[in-house]
Amino acid sequence: MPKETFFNLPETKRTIIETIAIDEFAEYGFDKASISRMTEKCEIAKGSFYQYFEGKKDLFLHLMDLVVKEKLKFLAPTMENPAEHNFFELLKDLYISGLEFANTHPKLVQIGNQVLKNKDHPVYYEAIGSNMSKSYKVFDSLLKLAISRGEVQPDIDISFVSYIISSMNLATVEYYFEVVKGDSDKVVEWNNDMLDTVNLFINFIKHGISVPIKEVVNNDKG
Amino acid sequence: MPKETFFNLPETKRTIIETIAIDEFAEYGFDKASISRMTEKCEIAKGSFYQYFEGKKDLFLHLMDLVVKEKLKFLAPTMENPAEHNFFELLKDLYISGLEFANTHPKLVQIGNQVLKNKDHPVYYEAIGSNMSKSYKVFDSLLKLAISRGEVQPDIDISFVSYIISSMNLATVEYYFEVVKGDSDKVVEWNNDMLDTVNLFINFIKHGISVPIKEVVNNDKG
DNA sequence: AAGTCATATGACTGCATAGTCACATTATAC
DNA sequence: GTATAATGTGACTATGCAGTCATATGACTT
Repeated sequence: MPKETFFNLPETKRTIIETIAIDEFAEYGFDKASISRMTEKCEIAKGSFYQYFEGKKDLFLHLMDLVVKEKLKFLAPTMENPAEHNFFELLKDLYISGLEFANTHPKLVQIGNQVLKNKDHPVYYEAIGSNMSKSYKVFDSLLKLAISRGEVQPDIDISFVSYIISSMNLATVEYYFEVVKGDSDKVVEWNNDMLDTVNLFINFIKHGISVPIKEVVNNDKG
Repeated sequence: MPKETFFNLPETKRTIIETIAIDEFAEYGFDKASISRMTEKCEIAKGSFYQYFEGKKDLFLHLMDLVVKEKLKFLAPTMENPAEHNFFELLKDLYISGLEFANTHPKLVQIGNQVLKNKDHPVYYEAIGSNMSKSYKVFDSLLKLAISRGEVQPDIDISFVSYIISSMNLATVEYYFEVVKGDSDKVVEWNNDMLDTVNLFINFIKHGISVPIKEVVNNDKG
């Protein structure tokens, strides 16, 4: 946790520090990010930094808090009453909000993924433990509900599907930015390409890719 | 590329260096891995290292070569005549060999994934460019074949499915080690849990999770 | 044995960083 | 206006690293 001094700062100064820190971590990654370079960019003294934070990790975890808070803003409307909608509609909304979040805050996503993807890194468990984690548990109950409604096959392995669905959320974002959009830096508005991407994933999750074996079809004209 | 001097080394010494380097990268990651520490562990002089390699990146890319070579050994039997088998059987074999590889060479997989997962890292493109890359292109033609055989739905987005199938290969390995096996360090023989894991993924890819909408079924007793 | 080439060595230079601390500056209280 | 607390400062220390180079050692040749 940042020290009290940091939270006593005028909001503008705090925001400058956070913004520059986000840039630094996005550009260099956690390991190569440098406190010295950051304080120079911020035009604050090295010593001041240590008045605000315990060290690099402390700062980074604070940024992760921001990521989660911001992400929740995007997620909130979707998750307000999850039981009211069809499971796949809910999933679609979820992926859409993930994509919208990534589109408006690409750097936050970038530093978030640094952690999310690097289970071997020492910071991983601290970041996950204090923040994210167990997002897959939400899916557990949603899946059970969906099964009882006849929307999802009853014989699936629920924890496996929860896992898949979580990881597909990231995959959607990645696929859009790397394949569809092409990872250029220009920011674009929400568009149909994004919706198409989400639909690709949802359809895949729904139906897979094999040709269904038809049940005994009795077509009188046959 | 390592210098000639390195390849002139007696094989035992070369292997020691490679093994210790793999340990170093697996433990600390690329950024934090230290040449000084490695040379100490190897009991070779710092100067000697620079007789063998241009620097850290050179060494790392050499290790990536080893990863790819070793992985190909596991893949080769499966890919010998890919057109002879049903698409999903081939895919299953592919995932199985991926899992077998990860099981016998966990550290190689670890350092391989460091790169594969970090598209932002400066080393990424060099490692990909010289080595892996375009594995998804193999799937393109296989998928077309599978469609023509009526094994796969004809209206899929081929490049999308190639992408998914590639990323599911990694996901299978991750799921097995993190969820099924529990990521303990003990090495185990090939077992049924691994096969079950692969089957979970293959079934998911085949059928998705939604309850199929039945075609007009005319069951006389209905 | 002398000469030549390949390899080994580790002290040394130079650089970037983390983190500290005695002191300066500003805000707040009385 | 003076005292006290909070915050700002940047030179300084200590650490660790990459990469070099003059020199030593060994191996092979004639």
